[in-house]
Amino acid sequence: MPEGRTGQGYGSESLLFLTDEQLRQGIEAMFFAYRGFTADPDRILAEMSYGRAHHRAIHFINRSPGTTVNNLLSILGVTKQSLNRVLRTLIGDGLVISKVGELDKRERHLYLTDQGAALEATLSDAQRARMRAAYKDAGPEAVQGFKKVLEAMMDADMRRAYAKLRD
Amino acid sequence: MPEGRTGQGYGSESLLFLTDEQLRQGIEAMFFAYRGFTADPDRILAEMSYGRAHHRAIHFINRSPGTTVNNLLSILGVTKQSLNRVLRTLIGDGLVISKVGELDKRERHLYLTDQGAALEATLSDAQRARMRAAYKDAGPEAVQGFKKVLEAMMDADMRRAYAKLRD
DNA sequence: GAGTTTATGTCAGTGTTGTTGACATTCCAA
DNA sequence: TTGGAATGTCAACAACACTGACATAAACTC
Repeated sequence: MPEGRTGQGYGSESLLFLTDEQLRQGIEAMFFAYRGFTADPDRILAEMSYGRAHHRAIHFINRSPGTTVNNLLSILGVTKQSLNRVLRTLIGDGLVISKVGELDKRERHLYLTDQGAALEATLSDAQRARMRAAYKDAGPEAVQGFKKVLEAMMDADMRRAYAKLRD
Repeated sequence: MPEGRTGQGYGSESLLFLTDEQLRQGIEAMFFAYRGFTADPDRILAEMSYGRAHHRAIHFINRSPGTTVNNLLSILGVTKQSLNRVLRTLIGDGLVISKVGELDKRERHLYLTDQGAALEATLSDAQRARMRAAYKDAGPEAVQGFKKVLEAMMDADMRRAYAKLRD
């Protein structure tokens, strides 16, 4: 069983010795912060009986218009059946359209409709506002550290997906 | 509708102007990182047909032995019915014990059994290992920024709960 | 002491979101 | 051209959140 140092007196300037206490604080910060991170979109979505899964689909379709279902699948990390249920309601409600691929007719390319783009804007405005406030509160020098740790926390395949989206 | 700057050329050293692109990167980093954050415990829990809800309960009972149900409720931010379902299985499986309060007999004080503590150790060892690796990767100077932004992202009540746990 | 509030637990029902299994369609390669 | 791989859809089920209603016991108030 791995054990960190339990003593005191080590600040973040210590490279090698991270106390269990420091690590635990990071873990709990992550837990509470994620709740805040999703709180605003959750509120908006609840009013229209959508959930987080709808938000995620809308977000990444907006990021990569024309993406295929399979593509979206690998980004979201869920089963195709789970994604399909969400897409079905979004398509049914006229927020997303699905076009059969021209080269490969098995593929479906996904796009937001105007209505879908409007919801996306509402959701991401709320989430950006919170992120902007957090960045301001924490100070601009904190932003790089924040992103660095998060990126280091991802599994390799997520890091790839994350990096790909930055292009 | 709030709109960030869409131009380029502003690094994190710019205090006031955060581009939508910077904010979006933070949002997506948060999304992918949280998956990594929970991946290891999720794997362990799945083998014993427990879920994240069990992990959270075990974690915070370990942090504050003897905490009451109500206390736990406000930290976890779920309904009592939802928490009760989880606690019932944990108590039934002998991982948690519930003691009637001495001062106030309405209250139930929660403790981990040896078996519960063993599972908690397994789960938090895995999660700490990932956090330690992420901190090392990102560099020690990143840790403060990471925690600062996360804390700033919390709602006020979560920030209180988080701060309280640090005592 | 009667009535109210607090803390906890339970039952029933519902919704979102994940899962697996089965299946249809399309493409491609042997 | 036939069989397998890729892609997507439908159905059923499980986990875990929610609301609402109700029960019990203890504590508090007047």
